[in-house]
Amino acid sequence: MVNDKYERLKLKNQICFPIYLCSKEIIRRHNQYLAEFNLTYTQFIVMMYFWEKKTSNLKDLAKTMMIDPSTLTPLLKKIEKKGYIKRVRSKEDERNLVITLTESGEELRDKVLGIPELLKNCIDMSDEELEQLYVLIKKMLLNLE
Amino acid sequence: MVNDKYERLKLKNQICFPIYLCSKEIIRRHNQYLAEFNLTYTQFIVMMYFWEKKTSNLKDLAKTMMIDPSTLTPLLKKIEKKGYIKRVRSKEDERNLVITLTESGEELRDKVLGIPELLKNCIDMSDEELEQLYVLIKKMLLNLE
DNA sequence: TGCAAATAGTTTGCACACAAAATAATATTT
DNA sequence: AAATATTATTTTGTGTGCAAACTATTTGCA
Repeated sequence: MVNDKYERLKLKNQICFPIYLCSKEIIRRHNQYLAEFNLTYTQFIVMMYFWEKKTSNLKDLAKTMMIDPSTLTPLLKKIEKKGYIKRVRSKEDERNLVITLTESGEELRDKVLGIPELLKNCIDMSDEELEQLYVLIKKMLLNLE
Repeated sequence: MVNDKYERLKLKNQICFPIYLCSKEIIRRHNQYLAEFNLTYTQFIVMMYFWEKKTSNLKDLAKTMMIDPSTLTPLLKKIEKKGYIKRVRSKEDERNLVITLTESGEELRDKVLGIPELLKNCIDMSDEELEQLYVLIKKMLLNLE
């Protein structure tokens, strides 16, 4: 039944479905490994951003990370409560929220250093395969946004 | 600074991050297209399952779709409320929840027939690229579970 | 037979995720 | 300068998503 008009609606023909599943598994695995540090996957990647950037504002963070500001507001408050960042309104323009990495946040970096390695071991694919996948996913992402 | 000990923690070196973003965009796009049918992406893929299977139980559905039963319980109730499925306890073994596609659920299939096409146009990649991506993502998924 | 173990679903609690509306501050227009 | 528009963030509402605890039913074995 190759010419079944419903062919395209079948799960096995969906490219989106396994990507969605893969993402969920990635998050689940990360959350398992991050539990001992009292972090979630989303909090973890936001911390990655600040480990590289030290200081930013919500708008830039939201844009770079492609996370909705309304998702970030409560998430950043949680991270702040843990002491890893500071949230302060900008003096020049009080609409802007300036977010800064704290000493404690800096220190966290060393503690979670091994996480990407752990995930890489789970994924268990060659560097070449990962590179191919990276290129293709990036292309799809670029087209989707 | 290639030998920076933090190299692996950088966002640009994460394979997981773009997959997570891609999945979110896929869901967001689907939700846009599905809004007029009063469906969400998760509800949509669950319906795909029933369009192929007609009848199943929660356990098999959860396993095939890799969605937690505790996520499915309220989700199925919502779909039932829309009239697309029926939820009934099995007579033989009352622990089992038998879920069946309704007439109305069957009819929905024709209405959303165009959705995968819409997504494919967004994604805008060659069949060869999609096939490569499919193989790689499936491999990663297999290793992750 | 009778009760512990296993099984299938549901509930609870917490954490995203985003659209839409609301709020607050700044910039622009008249 | 006041009214209006724009910008940045927050709040609200709804919908996943999963771990852990709970409930009900059935199975298995002593």
